[in-house]
Amino acid sequence: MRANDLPEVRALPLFRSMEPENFSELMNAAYLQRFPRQVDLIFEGEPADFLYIVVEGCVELFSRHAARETTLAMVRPVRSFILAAVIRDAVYLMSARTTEVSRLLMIPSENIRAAFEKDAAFARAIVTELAVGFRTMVKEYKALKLRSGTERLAARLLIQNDAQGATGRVVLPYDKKTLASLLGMTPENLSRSFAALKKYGVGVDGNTIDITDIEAVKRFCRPSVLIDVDEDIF
Amino acid sequence: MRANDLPEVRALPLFRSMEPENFSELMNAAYLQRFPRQVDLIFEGEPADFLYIVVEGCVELFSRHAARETTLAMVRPVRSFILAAVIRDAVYLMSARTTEVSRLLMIPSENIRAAFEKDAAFARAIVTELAVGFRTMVKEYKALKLRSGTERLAARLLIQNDAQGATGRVVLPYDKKTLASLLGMTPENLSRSFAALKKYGVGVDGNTIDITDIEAVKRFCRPSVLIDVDEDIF
DNA sequence: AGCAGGGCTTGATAAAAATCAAGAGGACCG
DNA sequence: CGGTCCTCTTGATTTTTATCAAGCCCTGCT
Repeated sequence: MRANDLPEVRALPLFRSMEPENFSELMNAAYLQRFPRQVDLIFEGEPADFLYIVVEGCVELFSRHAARETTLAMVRPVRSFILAAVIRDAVYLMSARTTEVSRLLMIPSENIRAAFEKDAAFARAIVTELAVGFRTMVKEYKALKLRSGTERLAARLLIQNDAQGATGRVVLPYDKKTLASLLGMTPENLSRSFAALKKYGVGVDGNTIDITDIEAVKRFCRPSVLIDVDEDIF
Repeated sequence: MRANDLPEVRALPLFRSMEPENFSELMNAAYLQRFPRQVDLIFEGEPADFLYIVVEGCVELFSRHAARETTLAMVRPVRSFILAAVIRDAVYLMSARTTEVSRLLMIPSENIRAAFEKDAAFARAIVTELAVGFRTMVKEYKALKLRSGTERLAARLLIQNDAQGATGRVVLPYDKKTLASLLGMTPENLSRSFAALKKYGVGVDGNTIDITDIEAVKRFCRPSVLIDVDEDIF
């Protein structure tokens, strides 16, 4: 199953400025595939054969080590993942699995690297994507080293609030177990962190969170453009 | 003070494949400067005006947030740092200071970006550098989320051992306070972690560490090519 | 309806890490 | 030489986080 006409993919910062014929060529080599939920897509340690793009659904990037597991990122449409491994022609550092029924575009690594050599605009876009990805990772790393678990939760709620229209009401985009792993804590401690934020005006009802006193939450976690990831890459 | 003839800089992966005239142009715009130890070079949040290259000495990259501070990386000759900020024309996400008397090459950001547009080989090298930097950050992030403090110390000792000739004797390249911050722990806990590694055959005498039973240490921290950084960059 | 399982919360306890405090040993300096 | 500062270590204590255990509630299924 192939797909030439995916305007959302063409509109991605990564592909937006490519020469039309180069883009077509890439798409002709690509596979558009449907996956059920909870399907393992890649395992860390395997060679990077494809660049993936989430066209529909949701993908969880995670890693395991010595009986421990942690979620590294959630990828939603329309975004690519594991570009760095493809560029380096190296093994994946993260595993990936779908968390919902998903449609994924898979572009063979060799074609990405060939297009990179041929198309200067594409090369520029890749540089931007990698630089943004690097800076995003630095921010996550800083957050983990400089903030407590509860502070990380508070900061993420503020980011989500802005992303969802700054209404003071946030709907969590995935279940709390995943959120806990993403924040680097256990589900039990996520519950306790929510409880601890009650005194700053944070109310929880299932997966909808109400923040009545934004300023109090800000005073608690000190949001910063140097740590908090700007949701929208470019 | 300018410097055209720095063979070590020319030999860097970043500049190695550049057209000679483009490299000369870059170097003509660059400043080679000496700094005493403990000099603040850049502050996170400032616009990225220069790409830095450590020609001699040592630079600590660190970050502060709400009365907390953490070391993010130590940069030794001959390596560049904060490339991503320069490429993005964004603010620095890390602060930097010298930890020894150092000689640094400072290349104005505009010149880097101009050379990137003009020189395809340079563009390729930048892509590689960013991809490697990204993957290194991912590894550090995974280590922090998946390993305990003592395990991170053990893994780092094994890496250092390999880097220093696999003799079983490691000399710490910076003081323990810095090492602790790099590992994401307090100096007190670093001491206790060293004490905890004694039962795996790790002896400490000042800043020289002797590992008598490499296998025991490996069994304890489970080194992995998917976590342990091979090259310290950025 | 009745039951099983999963997601989430809460409490009790244990482990890990940070903080506070004190002191040993070295380097540097007047 | 004595004093001071700094690094590092060790002990005691507190805080933070993880683990273990139990129970609630909702969903899905038979």
